[in-house]
Amino acid sequence: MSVSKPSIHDVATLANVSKSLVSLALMGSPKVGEESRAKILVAAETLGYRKNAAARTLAAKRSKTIGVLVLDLHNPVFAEILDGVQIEMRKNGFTTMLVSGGEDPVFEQSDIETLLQFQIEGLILISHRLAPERLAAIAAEVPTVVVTRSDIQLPAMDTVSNDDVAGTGLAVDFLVTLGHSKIVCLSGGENPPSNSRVQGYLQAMERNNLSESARVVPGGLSDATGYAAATKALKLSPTALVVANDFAAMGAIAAIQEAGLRVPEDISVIGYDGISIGGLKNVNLTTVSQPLAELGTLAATRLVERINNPKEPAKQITVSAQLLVRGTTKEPTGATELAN
Amino acid sequence: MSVSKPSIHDVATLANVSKSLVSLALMGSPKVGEESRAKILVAAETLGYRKNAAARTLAAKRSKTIGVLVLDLHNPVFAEILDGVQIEMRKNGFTTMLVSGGEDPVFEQSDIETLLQFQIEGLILISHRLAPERLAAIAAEVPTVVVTRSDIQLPAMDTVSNDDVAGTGLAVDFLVTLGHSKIVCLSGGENPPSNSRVQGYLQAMERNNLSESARVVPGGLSDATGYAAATKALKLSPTALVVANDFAAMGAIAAIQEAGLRVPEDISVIGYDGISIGGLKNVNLTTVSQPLAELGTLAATRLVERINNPKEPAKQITVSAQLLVRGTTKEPTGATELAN
DNA sequence: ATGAAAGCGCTAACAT
DNA sequence: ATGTTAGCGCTTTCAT
Repeated sequence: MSVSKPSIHDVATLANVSKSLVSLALMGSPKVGEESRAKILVAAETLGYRKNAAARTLAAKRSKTIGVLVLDLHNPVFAEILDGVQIEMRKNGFTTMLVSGGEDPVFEQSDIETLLQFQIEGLILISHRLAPERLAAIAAEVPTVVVTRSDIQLPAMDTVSNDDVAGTGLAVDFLVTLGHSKIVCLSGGENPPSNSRVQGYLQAMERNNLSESARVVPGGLSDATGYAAATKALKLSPTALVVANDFAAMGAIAAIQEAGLRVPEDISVIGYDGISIGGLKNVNLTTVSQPLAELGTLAATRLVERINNPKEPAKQITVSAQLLVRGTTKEPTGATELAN
Repeated sequence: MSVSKPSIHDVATLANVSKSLVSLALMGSPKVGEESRAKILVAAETLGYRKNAAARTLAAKRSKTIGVLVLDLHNPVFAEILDGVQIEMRKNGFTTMLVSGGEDPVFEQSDIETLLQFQIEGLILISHRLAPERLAAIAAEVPTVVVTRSDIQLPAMDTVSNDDVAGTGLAVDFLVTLGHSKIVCLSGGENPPSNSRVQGYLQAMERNNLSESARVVPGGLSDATGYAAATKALKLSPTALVVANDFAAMGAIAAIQEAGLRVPEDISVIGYDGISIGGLKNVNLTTVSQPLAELGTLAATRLVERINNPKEPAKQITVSAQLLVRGTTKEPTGATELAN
């Protein structure tokens, strides 16, 4: 009687067969006799046998594991994407190893290093702040797909993201349809997706012949920065606000209400992301909704393809966002003068 | 020239030393000569050598890895706890393997199985829905610490949580101090932490001689359920609401405002958790704040202790929550009649 | 300070 | 259908 955990060898002994047969049986190979299979399964069960993943990885020279790096787990956007990834990976028989860098960007690099040491077969980056050359180096080592950022495109790296330019365009077009023209954009700060959203706003204003009245107020991606930006934006007497993301939009709404105005009667507000978490159902925010779980599923599917066929060239996958019209948008009620 | 990744053997050859010396050098052993160490480091660097974690785990018979199971990554409470865990584990030289069960409770069990296959040396459960007998079985296999739930206590399992009873008491006491007596509790549904919070409410009402006017309205942990519960609670004409968590409190505030009442002028609201995420800074919610990251740090520290000393008996660690007085509480303004 | 050798638990040819 | 053998890349005695 051994103190340590039972190995495949113990199972073989108890079942009176060879190690390799046990291995085959446990992998579900069809070339194992019914009788032996039964014996082996019983033996494994009675011993409380459990596969040793480290040994399997070493012997099989593949880990059946992929790594995921999430920049910020606090952001529900990323959590939802992750859901999609996990579900799809499970379907494909892969284990997902998740690490979240957190505060310090230095960890981001060392976390990837750790994943690589674990012999991951593929890597999914859900929002990152890696330099292009680092990305290139990583993608050269392991099939990599980046979710949420399409600004850096490398020949060996797949990309899955929503079309921020088109998405923001949807918001502007809708507001114009409602009759708005004093539409102000609250930016999300200096990061690639936010830049694209501003870009989408500007393009949409232009194609609606509203270039003249286009105004971008610098903001951020939290409700606090949204609040601050909206406060400034109010001086421009807008009838509608197109905001960088849902959190900032919530902040903007708070600022508007605090100024004694109503949403949407006095000012319409549109967010971006379509997060579904506590604090939003009652705000009932009109937003440009990204198919978040789908982004995750697509990334996972794509990664599995790349793992199974490494030669295949990388793809840039774009999914379209959808305007979710809810309670924070309405026709403008004339009145307000353009102070500018 | 080999196509596959360089192994310790390749490094040894290039550095003109033995495999074992390379191993020692890479582990930072002091009994490696300066000269050799330098040669080895250079060789490793030029080859782009990276340790194979699977091989290390197998040979060393320990993985230097711990597993974390998080029930719901969408909940910022858990994300914050996780931060604490990761930071502390990194300090101790452990890799953290994170899995999040997600929707289906069946996965919860299989995810733990996966972690165990990876030879984790310890397990942290951040909110789970495992039956006591399953927990016992797991704790028997690997040092385990449960965060956030103290209802199930097992001799072999550590527990780290905040004192929900005392925390809710803080909220009630504060309201009483302000002069409130019509204090209604919105419960968080049927789960251990929520039950404790209701318990804390009832006890505090009793010690303040308010048992008579104690009222618990069944609710939930999302803003939608908080909204619904608050709507019902308004019929009791309360001057203050003690709510199960921050999300539900936000929903409650929305319901109050929609009913034409103001927070805190007409009704005070206190949440629980102290989440710091987008949508809260403007609500400026008075809340009972748990030291979330600290819960994670404590859990990690405790787990490392248990790993290093498996014989040590399990502990039940409780940290106290803190009342964070912000903008949603105020003295009652007389007026409102108790309809009940 | 360094090397030789054994072996961790498994998979994967290759027999039979 | 089943057994034999040879490693996977590393750590770890044990010599030297």
